[in-house]
Amino acid sequence: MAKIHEVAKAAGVSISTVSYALSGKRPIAPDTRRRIEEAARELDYRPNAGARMLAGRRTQIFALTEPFRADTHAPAHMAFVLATSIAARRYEYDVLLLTEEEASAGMRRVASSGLADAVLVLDVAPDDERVALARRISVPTVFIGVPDDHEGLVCVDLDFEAAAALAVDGLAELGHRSLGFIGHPPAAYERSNFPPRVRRGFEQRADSFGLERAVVLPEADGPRRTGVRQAVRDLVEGGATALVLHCDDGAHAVALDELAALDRRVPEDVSVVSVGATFDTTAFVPPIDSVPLVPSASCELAVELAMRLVDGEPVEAGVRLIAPTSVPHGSSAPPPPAS
Amino acid sequence: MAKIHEVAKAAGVSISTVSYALSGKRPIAPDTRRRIEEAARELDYRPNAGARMLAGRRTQIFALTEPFRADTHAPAHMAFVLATSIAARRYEYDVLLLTEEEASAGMRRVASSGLADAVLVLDVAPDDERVALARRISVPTVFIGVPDDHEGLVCVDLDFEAAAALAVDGLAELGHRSLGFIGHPPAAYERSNFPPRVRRGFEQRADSFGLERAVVLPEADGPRRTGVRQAVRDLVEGGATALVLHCDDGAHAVALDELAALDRRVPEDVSVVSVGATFDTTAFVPPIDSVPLVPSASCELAVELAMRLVDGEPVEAGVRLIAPTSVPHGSSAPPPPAS
DNA sequence: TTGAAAGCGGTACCAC
DNA sequence: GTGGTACCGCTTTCAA
Repeated sequence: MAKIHEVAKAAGVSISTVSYALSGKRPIAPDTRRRIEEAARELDYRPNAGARMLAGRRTQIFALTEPFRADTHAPAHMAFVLATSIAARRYEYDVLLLTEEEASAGMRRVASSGLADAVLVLDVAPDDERVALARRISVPTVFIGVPDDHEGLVCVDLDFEAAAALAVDGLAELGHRSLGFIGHPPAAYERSNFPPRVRRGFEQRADSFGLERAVVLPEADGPRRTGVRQAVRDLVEGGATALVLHCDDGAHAVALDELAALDRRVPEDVSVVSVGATFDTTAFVPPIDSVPLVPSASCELAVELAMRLVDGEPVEAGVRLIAPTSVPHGSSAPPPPAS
Repeated sequence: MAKIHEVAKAAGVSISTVSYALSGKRPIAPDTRRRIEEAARELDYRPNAGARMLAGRRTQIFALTEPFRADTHAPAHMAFVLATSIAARRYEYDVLLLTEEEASAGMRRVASSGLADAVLVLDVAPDDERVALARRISVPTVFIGVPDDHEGLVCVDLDFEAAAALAVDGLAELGHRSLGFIGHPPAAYERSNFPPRVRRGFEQRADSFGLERAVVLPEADGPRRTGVRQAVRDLVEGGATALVLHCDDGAHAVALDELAALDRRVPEDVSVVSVGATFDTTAFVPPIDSVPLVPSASCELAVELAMRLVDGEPVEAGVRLIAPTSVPHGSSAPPPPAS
């Protein structure tokens, strides 16, 4: 833990010159700069975090609130935490993790102690209590997800409605006239902000094409996933020639398994498209077409906005929706000729 | 972001009195203390984090290094991150998350900038590069997991060998003479530190009882888990009357499914015991006996040790193994009479 | 029981 | 292009 004055002495310059040379905030003679950098490297010098926060009015820390509730889908959430952390490092920022009840209380604490320069909000609920908090604290806050009441907030998210619509577009173009939708368990539609948006996108686009459609939201009924199996049977027997999936990877696997059990080939008999998946849909047999949710896309934008806010640049409040992309893998095809 | 001097003025005392009253580091007249606390509450005062770090030589932050590799099992890792964060909050500590390559570079950075008072290491590999780092940096470090070379380190972990042995004990007592073991994919035995320990505990205890035993480490072969299914068939047809599982929850579900498909009842025909699970084994049908891995147990101990190190109290290096507990749920019974 | 003031280790303004 | 130094807001010694 070398200190700046040791570096200064080693380089034969003043403290302020070291500070400026290392921060690049004012021009330094090439030779001087070289000596300073060398000394700093030799001593493994890094500015003391506390001192920097105090003097520089910058903590270089983002607080990330992610409730990590017991019932949350771990892999997806972890992907967002990871993506945020990577994006933050690009700006030399570290991430302080606020979990559980601390996701809220911690936000308040971090704000009034000046521990973080900005707050990033993950796993946003429709009626998220962090919305009110964000409005009260003086620390810039960016939501990754869109709460119902987002007046005056800065929000970033995949355009889930467009994503579902995109999936419907592809299937309609292939000639499908009857679509099935398998969603998350019903509870997810209260707890999270995006499942309703996917469902809405599916329904509205299907309606606009005049397609038949059916939606099933199977309960999370234990590892056997009988709900999902039943959903597949019902939809297929109900005449659906294509399935749009917005559910976890386990449900995907089970759905495909059930299709196989019903002796329906993908995509010859039934087309399958996944919407909003954070996992790799090519791992399935067969690989599944996807309109994915890409954590890095949302998180990078969120971090960029946070940085702008920290830098005092003007950022207008509002929802930034990221345009979805369709990634085909061969799991959709024209419907079989009507029998 | 009220400052201490505003609180002092509001309470009609000096700055130092406020500091002492709030930290409790010296006796304060009850009346004075009351006025100070009230003023602090009214102003929503919290000491500035940077100033506190600088003056107090304490950051109140633990760095948590967790590589979060793409191939890691998210739910289990998330459980540890969460448990650590909760344990840390008990001591008024926050958690700074270091992921990916940053798990190593970040450790160095955090150490030499004095951003954290201690480092907690998760997802420990047998030949973890963070071991060497831990020895070089001056910041106290605690491993949650046991690397091969742990000379001089402070490590905390479940006693995985004892956990597996405990499972074997129970089955042996019931009269089982032939046990099957289904483990993680082979790669996990290189990457993580504990799978080999579970396997060793199983084998050694089985041998000490003179039991027949067979170990299968099914590949992670996609969502269909044919490897797991095959493993179950092989073991059961090979004569095993009980299965010890040390694998993810999906593999548990598949194994039970396969037993059902083979028409073997649990526990009448085959007993099943899970070792080292972080998930809820009562969610299966039937509920499965478990010798669980409890994240909070490891993390709380690790945090306690970290606090002792931070406080300068003597902590002797070495591995602390947490004794396993067996939680029966009715999935083991005496083997069926030999046919 | 309380207060004054010297740091903690940087940043950035003001001079030169 | 470089150096001196006044803060940043708190903790803690020293004095009273």
